[in-house]
Amino acid sequence: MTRPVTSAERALTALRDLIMGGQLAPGARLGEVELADRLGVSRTPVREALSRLAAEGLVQVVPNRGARVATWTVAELEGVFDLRAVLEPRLTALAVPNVRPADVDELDALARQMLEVGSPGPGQDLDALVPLNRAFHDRLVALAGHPALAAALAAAIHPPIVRRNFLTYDEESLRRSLAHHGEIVAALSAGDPEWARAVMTSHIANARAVMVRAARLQTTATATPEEETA
Amino acid sequence: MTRPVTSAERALTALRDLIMGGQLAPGARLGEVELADRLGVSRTPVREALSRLAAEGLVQVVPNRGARVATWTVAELEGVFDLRAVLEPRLTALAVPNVRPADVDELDALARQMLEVGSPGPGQDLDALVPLNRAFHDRLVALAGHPALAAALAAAIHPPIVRRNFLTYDEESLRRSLAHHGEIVAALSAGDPEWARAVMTSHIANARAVMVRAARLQTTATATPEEETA
DNA sequence: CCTCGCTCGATTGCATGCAACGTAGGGGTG
DNA sequence: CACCCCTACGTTGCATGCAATCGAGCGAGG
Repeated sequence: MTRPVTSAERALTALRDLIMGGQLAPGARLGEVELADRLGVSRTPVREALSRLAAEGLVQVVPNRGARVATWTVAELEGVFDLRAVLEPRLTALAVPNVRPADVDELDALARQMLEVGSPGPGQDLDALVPLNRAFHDRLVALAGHPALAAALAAAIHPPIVRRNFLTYDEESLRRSLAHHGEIVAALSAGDPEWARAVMTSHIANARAVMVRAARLQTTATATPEEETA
Repeated sequence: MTRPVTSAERALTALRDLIMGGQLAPGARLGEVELADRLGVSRTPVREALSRLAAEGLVQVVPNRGARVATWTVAELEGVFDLRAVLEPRLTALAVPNVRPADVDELDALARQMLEVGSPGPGQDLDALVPLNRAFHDRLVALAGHPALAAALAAAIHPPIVRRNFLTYDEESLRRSLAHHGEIVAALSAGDPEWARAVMTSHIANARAVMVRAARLQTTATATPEEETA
């Protein structure tokens, strides 16, 4: 979207990417000076970024005790997907009347790209899926033209970090997920809100099953969320 | 809840109250030095507060051009109530199994107080309704035990500013609204999630009608959102 | 040996100073 | 007369310094 011009915004997006990308594990300490050095700015923009990330729910800040990457329980994760299961299908249905042919083409291109880099084989690149998936869903959010719903979704989704999604998908679930994207495009193209809603419902349910299973495994595997920074 | 201890938090809540209370009209300019003087702190905590309020959607910040109180259109306001109509009934139903007798008593007390200060007559004090109403709904949110839903709701509700709610209620709608609170308590006490959900749905629909009408009148009355600060 | 209190180091919170950007007004030119 | 540029002011963005707070480690007392 808009290129970050201020240092604070760069720090914000950089930190967000670092967290969403897994370089900063949940529970990891976020020292201001360390981050400032790492990002090549002073503490002020770092503080601002941390503040805003705290508002988004990605980090937890305790006064005089610093910031840590937010953690979440399996129950919270399930709650997030419950919510997505309510909001995203609605949003998708809302998008239908606003979709123009150019939008269909764009979404179709994204879906095809995801199919390309996501399909098993030599060209598989799961890391490339993350931005594509995000672009796809963001596009849908924009097409829905419903700022309040967008804000609610953003607030709900951020915490759980969607990143490990594609790294934890088993082959069958991933294939389903990729197929859903294409089917959503088809429903939009056909102008059928109920179809679109139904596919998105399936899409979220599928993702929910994968994520919850992965979270269960993770929490049982790593007893204590240690101070991993790298 | 937790008393704000840092200057930034005080500035945050002070600014939020100023905006929600109507002292800072939508579109009003928010100069850092002016606010700093007004709140008796330096610009740094003010900047932090503005940043977080921007993340909440209460103010809009444009780099190098300062912050203004966020404005919203009637369509956005309607969107917010659409969303509340989906989320709050669910939330209320979720709260039902978690409600303990003490909670019922507490909510009942709030509902009765609101009835007291809200009923027409010599003791009517509409300004007192705002914190009571907020306490009531916050209590419900807490009882639902669904952090993601709470976050989504908070993100969605903040922008439209609930304040003028009670100042714009006509007598009949206000009576209905106050009655709803009591009925919600009854539904919770009876342990009937469907009842609770239904009442909350009505509650939001009623509020929606009032707010949208008020917003229509307001926007047609004030052509341009002038630089009102007081 | 365990517990409590204290001091020191490290980190955060805030204020202030300086540089950069944006805006408004006036003068000059086409 | 209209338009453009250019200068000056006000404001924001960021860096840095200093005071306050927190936590760890150590020593004394029970």
